Amino acid sequence: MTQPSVMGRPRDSSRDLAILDATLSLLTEVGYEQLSMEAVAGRSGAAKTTIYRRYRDKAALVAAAVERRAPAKPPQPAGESLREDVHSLAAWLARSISEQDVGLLGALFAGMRNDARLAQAMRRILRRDETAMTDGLVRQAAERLAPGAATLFAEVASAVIVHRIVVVGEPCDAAFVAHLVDDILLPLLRRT
Amino acid sequence: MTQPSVMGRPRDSSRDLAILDATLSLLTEVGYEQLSMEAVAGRSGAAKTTIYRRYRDKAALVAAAVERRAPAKPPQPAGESLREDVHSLAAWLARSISEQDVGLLGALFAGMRNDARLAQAMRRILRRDETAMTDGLVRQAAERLAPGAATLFAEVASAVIVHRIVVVGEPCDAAFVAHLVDDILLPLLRRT
Amino acid sequence: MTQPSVMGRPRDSSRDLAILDATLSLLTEVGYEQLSMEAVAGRSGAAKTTIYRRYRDKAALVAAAVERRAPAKPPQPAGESLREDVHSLAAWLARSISEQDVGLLGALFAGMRNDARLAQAMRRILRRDETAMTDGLVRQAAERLAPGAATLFAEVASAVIVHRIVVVGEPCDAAFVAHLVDDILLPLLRRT
Amino acid sequence: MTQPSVMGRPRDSSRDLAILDATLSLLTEVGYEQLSMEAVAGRSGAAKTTIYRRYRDKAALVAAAVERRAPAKPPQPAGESLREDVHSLAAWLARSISEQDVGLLGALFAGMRNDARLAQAMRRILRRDETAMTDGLVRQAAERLAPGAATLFAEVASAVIVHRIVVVGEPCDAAFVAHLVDDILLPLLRRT
DNA sequence: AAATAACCGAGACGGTACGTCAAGTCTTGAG
DNA sequence: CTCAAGACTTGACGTACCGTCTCGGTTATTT
Repeated sequence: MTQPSVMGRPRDSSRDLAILDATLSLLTEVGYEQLSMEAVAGRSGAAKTTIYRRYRDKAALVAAAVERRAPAKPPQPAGESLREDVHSLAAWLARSISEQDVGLLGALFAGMRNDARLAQAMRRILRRDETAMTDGLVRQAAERLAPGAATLFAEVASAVIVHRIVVVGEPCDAAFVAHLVDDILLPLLRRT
Repeated sequence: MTQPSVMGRPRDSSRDLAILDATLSLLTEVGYEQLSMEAVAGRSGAAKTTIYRRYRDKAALVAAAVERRAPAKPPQPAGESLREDVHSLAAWLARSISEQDVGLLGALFAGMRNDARLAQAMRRILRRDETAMTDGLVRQAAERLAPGAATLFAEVASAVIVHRIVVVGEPCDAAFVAHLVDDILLPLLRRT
Repeated sequence: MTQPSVMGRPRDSSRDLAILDATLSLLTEVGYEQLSMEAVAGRSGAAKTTIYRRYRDKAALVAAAVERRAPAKPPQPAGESLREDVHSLAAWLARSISEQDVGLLGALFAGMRNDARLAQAMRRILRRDETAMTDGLVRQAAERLAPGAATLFAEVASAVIVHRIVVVGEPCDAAFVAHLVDDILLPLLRRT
Repeated sequence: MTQPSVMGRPRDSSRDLAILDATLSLLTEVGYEQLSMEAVAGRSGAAKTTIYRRYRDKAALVAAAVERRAPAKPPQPAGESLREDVHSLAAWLARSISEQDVGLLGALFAGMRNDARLAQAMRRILRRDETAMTDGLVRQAAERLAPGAATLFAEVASAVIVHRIVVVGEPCDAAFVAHLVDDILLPLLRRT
């Protein structure tokens, strides 16, 4: 008398890894729209059935693949100066968003209409970094910041970075990060 | 003895309108990914051939449809106070971006990899509003603004608005616009 | 450890029947040129992909459909008289060729250039009847026939019948069969 | 007071030639089915309109193209011997039918269902040679022939030749013509 | 000398069908 | 119950021709 869920052959967890790895690499290579389940099956060596047993459809698969990425802890602020702390955070955030590629953001947009759950999931992922990030900043330099500064940082920094990548279409290089920190973030955070 | 380029039956411009109208309405209704050429043909009453004669593929069609939208002139600043000018501009921008629906933004994201021309076109469109907008602001209140304030406004305002709609997933209501103006834009613009 | 060739879901043989039946009936109704794969798919209830998985193109499909027809055994000669035997064979052949409709013969002609395999298949079919037929005739009345009479019968009889149907464009009625037997076949076969 | 048909610019007869020439050459090259009106227009340098003004559709065009061929008078029988006369006629007929290519016969088959007039026209063409041919034979050797021999010759000879080309799929070489004459035609014609 | 009328090239137009691709479901045989 | 393999329905893709329809412009005849 066992639970029905442990009957039969257990799922092969190596299949999970193979599937998500294949999904992530294909996502980076060809983007969301051009990503085909058949290609994922081919590259991962899994049958389409095996994929669909785990994920309801393409959107769910992509959401899971993105979610699985290493959480990429934000750097702890060294505390030497506010500018340095903000700069290292902004640089980390820019790198982190850039890496997860446009195709991934496309998934968010494309999937929002059809699958509110996917949209929710991807929003959670995109914002997870922000909340994790602001904690450290606040603990380190609470007295030097305006009230609500942490929230503002999360809101403005990622907004401007995403805008830079997607709308402007240029990379977040060192000059841009400096501009972001000196012209936008610090002026906002310092004020009372 | 005429140029060969003016020979043959000229294109029926009413077809252009019908096709682009159908494209825009379908784009709003079902989004970029679910938009099918067959549906555009059906709704516009044009044959698929007629569409493909004009646009190489779906990306090109969507780019053209979006480009055709009325430029939507920004409001001229009344000049009563800096806050009111900035607020009216921000409200107009929020409304303007919200209206052109997520499916349209999705087109930008999803199409960027496959069609650099689409990406370019949509970037141009998203930014056209910005540049048109800042001129009035600068002329009206140049002495009250920090140098480079107009550029900063365009960059930060639309970034935060897009972020709000897409990533946060909540509407740009009056409270949000007020927050945007008072907590972000004015502090940035006012500094010397 | 099984052969890779027996893996996967086997083809549904009921689909084969449905497809070939639909093809044959449409072939009879509208002819080869007007026969569309879409119509075959519709009538057979099979998806177009299912048809294309089995047959490379229209020519191959038609070849298979024609090949599948029941072999239609020729009547055994009763042996009462040479004339009666030849007459019953000729009548059977005329009926057999007439039934398989002009569209089918058109497939042979029209498809020959594009698909040598189709041509081969249809030739085999048109001639299969002939060879099967002559055996009985020879066994029954070998001593009364000229040498090589069986081959001659097959060659001339079907040639004249096909010519009658296609070039002359008139039916192979009783009078024509009598003419064929009395004026052409018997004079040729009887000679020593 | 003139007929309305002579008003306006008269048709350019050089267009007729160009169109029919292009049709015939394409017919030989690619066959009836693969023959496209667009290709005829391209090769002939005529506009599609110009073709459709003259011929209702593809079938009518092909019929006209075939009809235009030089009638190719059959050789007058030299009268030296019946065998030689029959042989020269059969050889000429075989050559004549072979030349007008399979695609042309395909046109007959394919067009019959859709256009009875085309079928009629092509039958007339295929049989024109026969009737023209038998006259000479009869005048030359009437007393040596069975009654109705000329008709029989026309019927059987072209039937066996067409059958050879289309169904058997082998060329009408010298050996075949000899076989046709000695084993089939002469035995039939000589008998009373 | 105009006006008229049919012609011609070019090519856009609404269609129909093509053959291909991918999505998501279903069916086998083996583990 | 899982897995790999692969057949299945569905639906859209982008292409090729079909036969029709403007266009601008060219001959001829008719007024």
